[in-house]
Order: sequence, then structure tokens, then C-alpha cells
Amino acid sequence: MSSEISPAGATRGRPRSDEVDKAILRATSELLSERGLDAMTIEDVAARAGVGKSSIYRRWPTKGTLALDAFLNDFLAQQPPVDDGTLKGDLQEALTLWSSAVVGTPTGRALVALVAEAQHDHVLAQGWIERVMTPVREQHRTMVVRAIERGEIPADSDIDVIMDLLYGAAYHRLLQGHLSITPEFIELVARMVAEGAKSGAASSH
Amino acid sequence: MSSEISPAGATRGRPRSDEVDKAILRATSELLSERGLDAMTIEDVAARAGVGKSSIYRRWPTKGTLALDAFLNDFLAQQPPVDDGTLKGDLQEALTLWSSAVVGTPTGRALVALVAEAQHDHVLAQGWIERVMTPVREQHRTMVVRAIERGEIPADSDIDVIMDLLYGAAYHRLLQGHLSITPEFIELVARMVAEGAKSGAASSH
Amino acid sequence: MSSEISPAGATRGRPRSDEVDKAILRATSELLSERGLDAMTIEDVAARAGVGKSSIYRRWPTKGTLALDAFLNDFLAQQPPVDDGTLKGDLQEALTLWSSAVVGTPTGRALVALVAEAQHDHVLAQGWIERVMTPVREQHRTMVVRAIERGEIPADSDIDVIMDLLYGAAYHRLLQGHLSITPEFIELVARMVAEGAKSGAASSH
Amino acid sequence: MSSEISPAGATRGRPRSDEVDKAILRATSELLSERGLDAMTIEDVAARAGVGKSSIYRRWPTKGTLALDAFLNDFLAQQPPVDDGTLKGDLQEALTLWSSAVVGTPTGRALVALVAEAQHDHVLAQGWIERVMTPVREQHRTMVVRAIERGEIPADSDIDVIMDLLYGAAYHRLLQGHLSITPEFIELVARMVAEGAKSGAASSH
DNA sequence: CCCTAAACGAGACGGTACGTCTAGTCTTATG
DNA sequence: CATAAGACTAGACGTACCGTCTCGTTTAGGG
Repeated sequence: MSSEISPAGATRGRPRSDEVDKAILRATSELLSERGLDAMTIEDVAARAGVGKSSIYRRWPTKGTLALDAFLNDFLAQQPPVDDGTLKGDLQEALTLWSSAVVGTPTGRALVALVAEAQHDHVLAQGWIERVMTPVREQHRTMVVRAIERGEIPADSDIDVIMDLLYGAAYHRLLQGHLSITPEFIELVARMVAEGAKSGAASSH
Repeated sequence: MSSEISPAGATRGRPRSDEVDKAILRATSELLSERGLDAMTIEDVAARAGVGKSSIYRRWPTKGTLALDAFLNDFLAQQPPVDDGTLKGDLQEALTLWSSAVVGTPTGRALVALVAEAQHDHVLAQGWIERVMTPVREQHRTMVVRAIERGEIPADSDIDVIMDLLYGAAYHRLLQGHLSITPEFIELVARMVAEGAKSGAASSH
Repeated sequence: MSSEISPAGATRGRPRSDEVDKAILRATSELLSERGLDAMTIEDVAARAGVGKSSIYRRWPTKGTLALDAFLNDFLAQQPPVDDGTLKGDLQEALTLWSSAVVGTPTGRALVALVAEAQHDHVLAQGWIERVMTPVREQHRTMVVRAIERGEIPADSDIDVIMDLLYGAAYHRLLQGHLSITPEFIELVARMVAEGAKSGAASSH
Repeated sequence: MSSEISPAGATRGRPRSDEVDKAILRATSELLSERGLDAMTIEDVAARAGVGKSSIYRRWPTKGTLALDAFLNDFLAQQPPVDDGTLKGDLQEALTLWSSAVVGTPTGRALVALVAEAQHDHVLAQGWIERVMTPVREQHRTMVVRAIERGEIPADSDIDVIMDLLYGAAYHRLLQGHLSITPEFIELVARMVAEGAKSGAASSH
């Protein structure tokens, strides 16, 4: 698990046990869906995993970073690359995949809780960017690059802003809870972002 | 303060003291900017305000709802209506106002913490929608209505989605912290949303 | 309970509950005899007494001082004054009373553990002297005073040393465990101390 | 070190290292005077000695027995036999030697801690009797035997009780801390015990 | 002008989880 | 085998807050 604190030296002393890693992450996943990050305690995890508390603290500095590792297994597998032939189609498909992984699911509740937790856990915040935001955006960046190659949108389009509009709208409804994420919403967002992108050269003000 | 629990009966007994209200909200505001919602405890607030804990619990059910009241004073005053003559100009101006109230300010840190807290405090979540989201969107709805009246965008545009795109992108950067909110970002978002809106009839898939 | 930390002001706030005091001391007494001071934990006491841990820490700074209070109830009642008419008889009777309270009893195990604990708990050490050693010696001082008045022993006898010889020998066997405390031992100690006291003027070297 | 657990078989495999023994005992001695038995942990000792924890556990079953070995080196050398010509003189000299080894010294603090520890470490308690109490008393027994041979005290004197009176008084002040051990105290104790011994036949009640 | 009911400051209450620490055991790679 | 290193389970420590609950006191109407 890449976010773990690695043992200082290297091969001296008893090595960390993989069994323990797995048991902790399994217990964390379970508790995360059963009661959410906030109601999950380190002591719960240790008890459920049949592990001493120090074996957890030895690996993860905070509850949030532990939860992040447990979350990643589930989440990333559900965000494969897409290719529909049009920018609007790609955006819609990506957002549909995201929403089906996240809306009303345990994974989604974990995501929401992690974003919340990251607001006061800076280690988690950094891990979140590096291990969730960056990979997902990197993967989806190709959608936009293909659209540029097809001549659908300007060559100097700001890919980051396109991503922010697409996911921003979705995260907004997920986190603020003022309206729900429906297929119609997704279709409209994808259409408007794709359309807006056509006029979206990076800096023409 | 409208979110307070009001005394059941009516006028018997000693009335609630306005001094106490003010002292609590002042202490909350201070502590909120000094150390953030998460590190602020009810006991801190009581001590700072020179007030018994029960005088706080009598008025607000959770730490979040208390913080919401303290936040609202500061925030809403800073979001006046705008009118620039074009949709893109209105959107840009509204977002600029928002960002100057929120980016790098104590108010912004409070906002972020409140959104986080609302993820596991349902009373707060409801209050957040009713007392922050709804008023702000209501106020800004006129921007879009004017654009429709001017014939800039279709009559059946989905105002909610336009708002979600605009604020969603901004909240996204604020909450995820992967990129910063610059004037260029705001300009580009406003332009792309305005452009996208031109093709954004509510349901044409 | 005189060793408790008393509340700062006086009558402000909710007063300490006598019920809680009693429950804690009862639980402590029980656990002390069931498993000894060392194996007794504050958490055990709290659970047994049906009390929060903080209600214990609020009153007693260390496990030792808590145990001391629990011990005192039992012990002091068992050390009434004696009067036999002769010094040797008084000493023998006092030591017999002490030994029957202490040898092979839960109270005795508590005493031994407290003396041990006092070696690294200075607050307890001071409390032990003030609330056990001093009262017992004060009470028994009259035995020696009467012996002086009867002319049995010199007027300038060192009462402290007489006490140290009498109790010292007994504590020695109790704590070192090299030999046991029998009636014959007690009789002989009492006789030898009484006899030694006849030549024991305070400073004739 | 006689209290160590000896290796089961004999000569198979890598032999125990004397260096390790010495390093452990040296580290123990140092830590014992620096912070006392109670604050000394096995992990401290291992770290200071540059040794694995298991190399300590392989040799000594408990912290107390380890400390006992470290203590013995220092202590026993300081208790040579005495011969003054009179019982009172011998007792006084023996007690003076003991007090100068023990009162206000690191050795003394170790002794006190060991007696305390022995109250809940039965292996240590047994070792204490066998390797401290017994040798010292055996050595000093000759003082009393000589006094009997000189006709100073009855032939059927109880040597154990004489020792208990002498050392008991001293240990009492050392452990209870209610009064200090001065030359005057020692002189008076020696005189009173010697005097008491003249009437101290074993069982004449 | 008293009476009564509620609000007030203070702080004790039963709980719960924290993150740290030590104990004593176990598991590596290296001598 | 013994060794140094250090991970392992277990569980107590003392602290910090939680939200509730007494206290004695204060402050208003309503009778």
C-alpha cells in the first residue's frame, strides 16, 4: 500500500506482515460501509481485524489515510477509460460511470466522507490529490486530447477547466445535496461542457 | 437567529438574553477563524463567551448549526446581486465576488469546514441548503432570467444546471485543492458556461 | 475523604456526589482484596463502581492515593488503644492486634502493596505517613508514656525508637517474607523491646 | 550470574556471549541509578546495552530478577563481617556499615525498589531472600554466636529475632520514611537490642 | 409586591475514543 | 543455536470532549 509509512531501514528485524495489511484493510472497508468514516474508530478496526492498535498506527498516521487506502481498491477499478467518438459522448459516459460507482453506494459515502475529512487532515488531502484526483484526471485527459485531434475543440483548450466543469457540477450536487444526480442532469452537463469547450481557448480575455 | 430552537411555551419564566446570544456568536466567529470548526469545541466557545455550556445547547443542537449562524452574518452580506448586461459578464462578476469572499479568508475556511461537517450532520445539511444555497441561487437566478429575456440563451434553459456548472467548478477547486482559483480560471469558466448555455435547452437528447 | 482533591471554589456548580464517593471506595476495596493493588486498574474500578473514569481522576491523582483511602476505612478501626498495665503487655497486645488485622488478610495485602507503591509515588508516601503512620504511633505513644509514669522505663526514653523496634521487626518479616509472624515471635519481640527500653535513655553514647 | 536461566542442552549452537551479559548488567545498573527500577523498562535496557530484547528475556524472567543481579554486585561487597568485642559494638558497627551503603545512595534506592517490587514478583521475592537476606544474616549470625560464647546473652537466644529487631528498625525508617536514620538512632537501636537480648531466651512466657 | 417558572454560570456526571506506552512473544536475516 | 532488530497482540494509561444533569442564583412576567 503506497501510502503506508515504510519501515526506516530495510530488511532488519521482523518484516511487516501482509496478512495484517489485508486484515486491516478488509476491516476498514467493512466498517466504512457499515457505519461511515465518522462513526468508525481505530479501536473498532483493530478489534474487527484481530490486530493490535499499534499495528495500525505503525502503518497509517490518521484514520483518513487508512480509509483512503481502503477506498482506493474499490473505486479506481470502477473508472476505466472510455471512448465514444465524440467529446460529448465521452464526457457523458465518464460521468455516468462515476455516478454509478458513487451515487447511493457505500463507495460514494466513503468518497464524501473522505473529501470532508481531507478538509482538516492535510496528509489525507495530499494523498487524495495524488492518488485519486490525479490518476482519474490523467486517465480522462485523453478524452479531451482526442477531441482536439479530431478538431472538435480548439488546440489550446484548458483541459483542467473542462474537467473542473464536468466533475465540479457532479461533486457539487453530491456534496451540497441540494439536487440529485439524474441521467438527465448528466446528459445536460456533458452537452453544455462539450459545447462550451468549443469556445474555450485558454486565455482570450 | 432563525435556526435557534425557540422556547416551547411563550412568556413565562426568565426570557432568553440577547447578550448571551451575541456573546456566543462572537466567540464562535473568533474561534472559527482562529482554529477552524474541527478544533473548536463547545467547551471552548462557552469559556470564551463566559457562558454555561447549557446556554449553548439550549439554542443550537449541534456544533455545526451554531457555526452556520456565525458564518451567515459574515457571508451573505458579501454576495450582492450583480448586473453587467451580458450573461458571461454577470457570471464572471458573481464568481469574482464569491471568490474574494472565500478564497484564502477565514470565511472561506469556515465555509469549507461547514460543507465537510454537513456530510455527517443532517440538521446542518438541511440548514445549509435552506439558508445558504437557496438564497444565493435565488438571488443569482435573475442573472439567467435576464439572459433569457435578452434572447441570449434558450427560454427553456435549466437554470439549476447553469448554477451547478458555475459554482460547481469553483467549489471543486476550493474543496479538492488540486488547483487554485485565479481570475483567469474564473473568466474561462464564466465564458464556457455562458457559451454552453446557448445550446443548453433542458432536455433535447 | 480527606485526601481527595477538593473543588477549587466552593459551592459553585454541581456538587460532588457522595454516592459516587462511596461507590468508588467500595469498588476499590473489593478489587483490592480480589486481585491486589498491582493488578487493579482504574478502568476496573470505574466499571465496577458504575462510574466514569474522570470521576475518579477528579478526586484522586493516583491509583495509590485512591487505594489508601479505601484501605484506611478497614484498617484504622482495627487498631484501638490498649492498656494492659505493663509495657511488655501493652506492646504485645498492640502487636497482636496489628498482626491479626494484617497477617494473611486482604487488609494486609493492601498494606504491603501500599508500602511498595509509596516507594515510587511521593504523594502516596506523604499520605501514608500522615494518615497511617502518624495516627497509629500517636495512639500508641500513650503506652510508653504510661510506662514512664509508672517508672518502668527512663523518663528520657526515645519513644520513636521504641516504636521503630516494635513495628520494625514486624514489618520486616511481613515485607521481606523470610520468616513468619507467630505469637511466639510477637511475645519475644515485646519482651525484648520492653527490656531494652529500660536501658534506653535517649542519648548516652 | 547465578539467577540466570541456563541454556537447556549445553554446547549445541552458538554459545551465549559474556559481552552480552556484561552489557546488560552495566546498562541495568546505570538506568537503575538514573531513574529507578520503576521508570526503567526492559526496552530501555536493551537499547542502552545495544542488545535485543529477547537476549534479556532469555536470561532473566522479570525486570526484578535482572535488577537483583545488577544490585548484588554493588551491595554485598559493602557488608563485610565485623568484630568489636561486644554485642552492642558489633550491632552498631554492622548497622553503620549497612546505613552508609544504603542511606541516600543509588544502591539504597535500588534496595528499596527491589523490596517494593518483590511484593508482586514472587520469583524476585525468593531470590531476594536467598541471595540477600540469607547471606547477610548468615554472615552476621557469628556476631551473636560470639556474644553467647562470651556469656553476654543467654545460650538459647533467638538469633533471628535479634536480627529482625536490629534490621527491622532500620528498614522501617528506610521504607516508611517517617524519620531519618542518624548515627544517634543507630547507636540507640544497637544498645537497646543488645540490652534486650540479655533477657531474650527463646520461649519463657 | 410577591410568586413562580425559566434562564443563567458553574461544574460534576457517565461515556467514549484518543494516541502513547510497555509488556512479553514471535519472526526475520545474519553470525 | 544465539543474536539484533523490530513487528506482533494485548490492554492500561491519563486526557479531552461529549451531551446531560444538578446546583444555587437571577430575572422577568402574572397574580
